[in-house]
Amino acid sequence: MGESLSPRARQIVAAARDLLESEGADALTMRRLGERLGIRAPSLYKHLPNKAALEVALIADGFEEAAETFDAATSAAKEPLAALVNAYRAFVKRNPQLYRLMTERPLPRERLPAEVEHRAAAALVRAVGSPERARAAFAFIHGMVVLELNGRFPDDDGLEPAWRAGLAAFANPASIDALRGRSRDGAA
Amino acid sequence: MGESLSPRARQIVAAARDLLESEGADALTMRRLGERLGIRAPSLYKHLPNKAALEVALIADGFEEAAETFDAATSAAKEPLAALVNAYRAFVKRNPQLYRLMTERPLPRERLPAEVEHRAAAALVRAVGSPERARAAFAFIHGMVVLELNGRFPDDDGLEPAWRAGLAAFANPASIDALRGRSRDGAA
DNA sequence: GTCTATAGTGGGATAGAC
DNA sequence: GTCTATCCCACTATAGAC
Repeated sequence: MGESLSPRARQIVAAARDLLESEGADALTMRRLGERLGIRAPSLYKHLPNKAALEVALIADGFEEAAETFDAATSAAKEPLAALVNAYRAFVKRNPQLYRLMTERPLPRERLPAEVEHRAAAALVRAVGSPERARAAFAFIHGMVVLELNGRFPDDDGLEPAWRAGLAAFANPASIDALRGRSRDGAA
Repeated sequence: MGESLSPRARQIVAAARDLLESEGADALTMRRLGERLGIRAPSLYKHLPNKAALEVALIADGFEEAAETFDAATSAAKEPLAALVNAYRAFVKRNPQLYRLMTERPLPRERLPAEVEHRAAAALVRAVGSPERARAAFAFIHGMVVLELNGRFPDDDGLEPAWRAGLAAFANPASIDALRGRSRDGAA
């Protein structure tokens, strides 16, 4: 993945990420990217074959970072789902435009490093216990962050209660008991 | 809303919707739209001030239709939440690109008919009983449909179980309200 | 590795004739 | 209400010199 890029290409991808986050997806053009780097747009093509490759690199980096932070947040957590949600929200808050890029279109899976998507999802499956519950929980989490990102919850006051409601709904029984301060032993 | 548009403008918006759904957002250009109607692009500006107005009209129509179908589906339903989810999924399946247009960016609320957004959301609030539960359920539903739309659930086999898991989670007040009002590090 | 020059495409929008 | 002609913009990408 990113390791297959030259050092100069890595610099370009880093600049692209800055540009993306600071000015949005529409501003991510080869001209503007060249500007940021103090070179002309055509020079970029000596380091990256085309713009699609640049976007793939951004997406791949995003998944790798997400997977790492999710793993780190949940590995030793007493409440893995809550910890994951915190890490997830933090990632989106740090990288809102990148998150959009990662999720708004079908993934170019064949051009991404193998397993990068699966690794990012693994922490969630671990946290909720089963793939179908993970899918449902993922939908809730993704829905919450994109709706917030898109200003679909005008009154931010209602946000935290909604997160609590969803967390409680998707926590497995043992987790609910843990949150209540009960023993897990009796959980089915 | 749409009623403030001339009949010809209404025809244009209808053609735009066809174009949007059949070829995607990138194909929705004034030139291509003119093609569909058998006229030149500049002629469109006699009926609509600019492209943004066209998109606003599309979004407004989408919300009106959604509100109507959601109302119709839930008004006499024994299981309002399940009925709403069915209607919601059907709307997205019929209008995937329009749904994207309606949800992927911050809403130009000041340019939409008043209450149109609220009306579309009202059925869900009725179905789940409280605004915060509605928000959480909305996030789940929206997350599910966009992730499906974006091919994020590669194996479609897992889709229906995920819907069932989510529905069950949000239909069970006990699980949702378990932590209601309680501050959690995982949520707050 | 960067440059200039440029091709090629496509977009939104306006002016003014008919 | 539609046309032609046109402007101005921006983009990706290539060729070839340095």
